[in-house]
This record gives sequence, C-alpha cells and structure tokens, in this order.
Amino acid sequence: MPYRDAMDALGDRTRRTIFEGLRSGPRAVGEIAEELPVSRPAVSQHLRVLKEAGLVTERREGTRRLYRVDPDTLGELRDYFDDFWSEALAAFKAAAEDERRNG
Amino acid sequence: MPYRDAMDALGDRTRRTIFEGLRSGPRAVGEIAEELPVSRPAVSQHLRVLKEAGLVTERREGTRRLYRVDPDTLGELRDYFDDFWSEALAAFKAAAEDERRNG
DNA sequence: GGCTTACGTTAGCCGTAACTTACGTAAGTC
DNA sequence: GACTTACGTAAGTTACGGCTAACGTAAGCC
Repeated sequence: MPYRDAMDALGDRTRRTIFEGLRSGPRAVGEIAEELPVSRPAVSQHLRVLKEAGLVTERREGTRRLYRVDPDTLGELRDYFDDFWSEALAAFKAAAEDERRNG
Repeated sequence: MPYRDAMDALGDRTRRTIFEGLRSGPRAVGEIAEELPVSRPAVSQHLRVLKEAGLVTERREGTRRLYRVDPDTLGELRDYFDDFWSEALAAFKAAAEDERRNG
C-alpha cells in the first residue's frame, strides 16, 4: 500500500507546500527553496522523503536536479479517497435511514 | 482551507487507522482502543485531533460517545486530490509532448 | 447515596523528525 | 587545472507530538 507512505509524507505542511508547488510542472531544488522560509538542505531532505514515498521523481539536468510529481502514486491517493468517500457516504446514508425508521 | 488540517491529522498512522475504522459506521472509543496497540486515552486524544480537523463528529449515547466520519470534510479531501491529479497529469502530458517535439 | 462504566483531561516522559551549519561532490565554464 | 554552480549528506540541536499513568466527571444501575 504505497498510499500509506504517501500520506505519512504529506502530513508535514512544508512538504505538502513543496509537493503542491510541483503540480504545474518540474522544478529545481534551489527554485523551490527560494520561495520557502527554510534552507535549501531542508528542502533537499523533504524531497528525499517525497521521493521515497513515490510522490515525486528526479531527473538530472546539468548541475541541477529537476523534481516532478509522479502521477501514478498521486492517482492511487486519489482512488483511495474516492473509495473512502463512497463507502463512508453509503454508511452515513444507511445510518440516517435507520434513524428515520426506528426513531 | 479545512483540508489542510485534515491532511495534518491523517499524517499519523495510528490516527489514519482509527479514521479508516470508522468508514463503515460509527463506533465508541473503547471499541476502537481494543483493536489497537495503544491505550484508550491515546485513542481519545487522536479522536480529538480528528474532530478538530473536521474529519469526525461526536454523538453522546448514555455513557458512551459514538464517533463517525464527517462526509463533508472527506469530500473536500477527495476533491483536493481529484483536482491535484488532473492538474498534475495535464502538466505531465504537456511536458512529455514538449520532449517528444524538441528532443 | 454508592458503585460501575465509559469517557475526557492533565502532567510528564521520551523518541522522532525538522531544521541549520558545515562539508563533500559532480557538472559546467574559463 | 581552477573556479563556480547546484546539489546531496552528515552532525548536532531543538522542538514537537504521541504515549502512559493518574485523576476528574457525567450517566446509568442497584
């Protein structure tokens, strides 16, 4: 269940901000760090966690390293919440129906 | 943006397990704690965090307290990842197309 | 009233993880 | 080769959060 590692990774606000910044396309580490209140090494560490969670992939380009969103893992995460929502809503409606009938 | 608090809350594995256990219907605190390797007070604390994040609601029933999933916040979370996935996939395809054309 | 059940809350401990500073390194430029 | 750029990594500190033990409390039962 890779989505579990992904959820662990996205629990951190800084990491989530970094990840959200990659939604529109790949970016380099230094670029990301400039817009954040943390140092570049900190961003580097966060990117490693995101990478190990399967949320991003890395590509070297000269001295730079471009990180981008991995759509596969993101898709799994989407499916996870999609299923969760469907199931929870069904249970919620069933409970409301029971309450209506029985009081 | 309530989904932000929700993501913070679901970053913890124990809390996520508790939340997933509620997908099929409401349950009491003691019931949940019995199936987990942590104490009941620990579960109680986790439920408070989930409640503050808007992920669950509470209802008293005698001496017990029943917790259930709040489908609204869960729905926001689902939409968040749905939009994220769509946007990231579009960016991914556009980048792949560029690479195909330009080399 | 006294007892039990099923909770929430507080205090305090302890492990983890996020952060910075300092250093090492591969790729490009001259 | 010397220098710069853009990184990753290692070491060390600090702060946060998850946990338990102990206590307080409201509801039901006798």
